[in-house]
Amino acid sequence: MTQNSTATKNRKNSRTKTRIQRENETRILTAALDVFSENGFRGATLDRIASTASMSKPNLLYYFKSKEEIHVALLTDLLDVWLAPLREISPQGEPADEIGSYIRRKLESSQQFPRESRLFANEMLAGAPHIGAFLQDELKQLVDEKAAIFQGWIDDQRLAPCDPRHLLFAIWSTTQHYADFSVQVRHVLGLPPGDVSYYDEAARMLETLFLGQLMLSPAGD
Amino acid sequence: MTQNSTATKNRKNSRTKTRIQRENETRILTAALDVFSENGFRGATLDRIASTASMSKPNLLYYFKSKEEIHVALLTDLLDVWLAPLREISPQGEPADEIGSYIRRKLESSQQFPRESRLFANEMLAGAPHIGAFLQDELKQLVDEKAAIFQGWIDDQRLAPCDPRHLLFAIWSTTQHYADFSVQVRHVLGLPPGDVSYYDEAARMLETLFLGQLMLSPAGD
DNA sequence: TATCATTTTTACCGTTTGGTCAAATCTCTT
DNA sequence: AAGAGATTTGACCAAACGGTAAAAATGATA
Repeated sequence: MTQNSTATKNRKNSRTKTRIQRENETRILTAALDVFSENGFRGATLDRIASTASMSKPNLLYYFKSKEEIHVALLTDLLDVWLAPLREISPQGEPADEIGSYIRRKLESSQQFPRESRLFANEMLAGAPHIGAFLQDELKQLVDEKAAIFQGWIDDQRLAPCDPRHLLFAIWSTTQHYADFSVQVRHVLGLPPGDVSYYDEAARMLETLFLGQLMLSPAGD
Repeated sequence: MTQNSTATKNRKNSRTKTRIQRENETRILTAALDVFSENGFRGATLDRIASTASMSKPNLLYYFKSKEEIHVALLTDLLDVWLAPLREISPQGEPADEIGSYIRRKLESSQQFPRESRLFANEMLAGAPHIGAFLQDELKQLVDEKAAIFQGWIDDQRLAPCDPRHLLFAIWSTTQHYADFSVQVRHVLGLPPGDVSYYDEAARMLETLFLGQLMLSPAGD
């Protein structure tokens, strides 16, 4: 047998990936995102993921060793997406600009990645069994950092006195709500299943809420 | 056989319930709430519910015909709890009072019934397969009604111009977040598992957000 | 205490689940 | 076209799943 040019043969655990490998892995992850985000980890089945991916179950397990491995792969990708908008908040800008654009980024993220948002929500509801460490470490650290920025603005009287972490919670919940509870939003607004036209109005609402003033004094301004 | 005093013998489908019957039904529903609210409908199993209720599976199925029947029973109870705070909003009061106390009621409901909140959230994430009709009918109607009240306040310039339905979404999401994402909240705040001491600060935050003014003008007031 | 309805248990059933294995097929390179 | 590695398939497995049937145990009542 002639020596292969690279150290190891082109195995799956090697760095180089086949065209088919890349294609099928993304097909599987896409299908798994659909299934996990709707039913959670325990509610999802490999059969369902396989059939959604138009693939036999053993074939699916050729690319991922277990159900858990698929889930971990999805969560890992997810966390980057989740953190990205938060990272961009800068102490240099005006509070209204920084918070305003953070809200816009989060809302855009909800619109663009609703299944990822629901995957995250499912993980939370289940008690974060797979990403508890991430929440305690990376997320907490980043939140502490950004909360300090908010606190600086509060000290400078450019932001109302409030707990910065809870301000972040409010931003997370309101923006993610449009992805996680989209069924409810659509039903209440009387929109058909695929319709996501409510995002414009949502953006206006959140701008009024976070940047403007919701309550008007009864005596007029 | 002597005629029984009441029309039918004291069967399960009769109106009168045994002591044991009442006890066991509540035991089952309590256990089921724990399991369904963590794992959703598909992720929950009868075995798990039965063992949580310290009861054999066939015994459990003696009281509820199927997994679905338990779920329906829970959802039915839930919807009353969910709607109650909304019903109380009155067109007579001041906007700040009405909205303020609505937020307080919702937040209290989150604190008091976190599992119910998560049950609801799980149902939403799954696409509301069991309560879609409720959302379209009862909820939509009630929201339309309350949105009209808000719109009246906006017309009177007592409330900033905004879409009343989206204002409700914002209230729902921020208040329910503390129940649904309590794991994340606790991890970020560095609190131990059972601790729910963050509700006080949450109430203050939401008051500032919805009733006060978050952004302060740089030039001073 | 005898009686009868209610409650609980034991032993199941068919299906679905996550996962394995070896054989068969395909794809790429030479 | 042939060989080697990559991919796919079908047959299978043990455990968990939702649910059933009938017998055994318990409880209430007369």
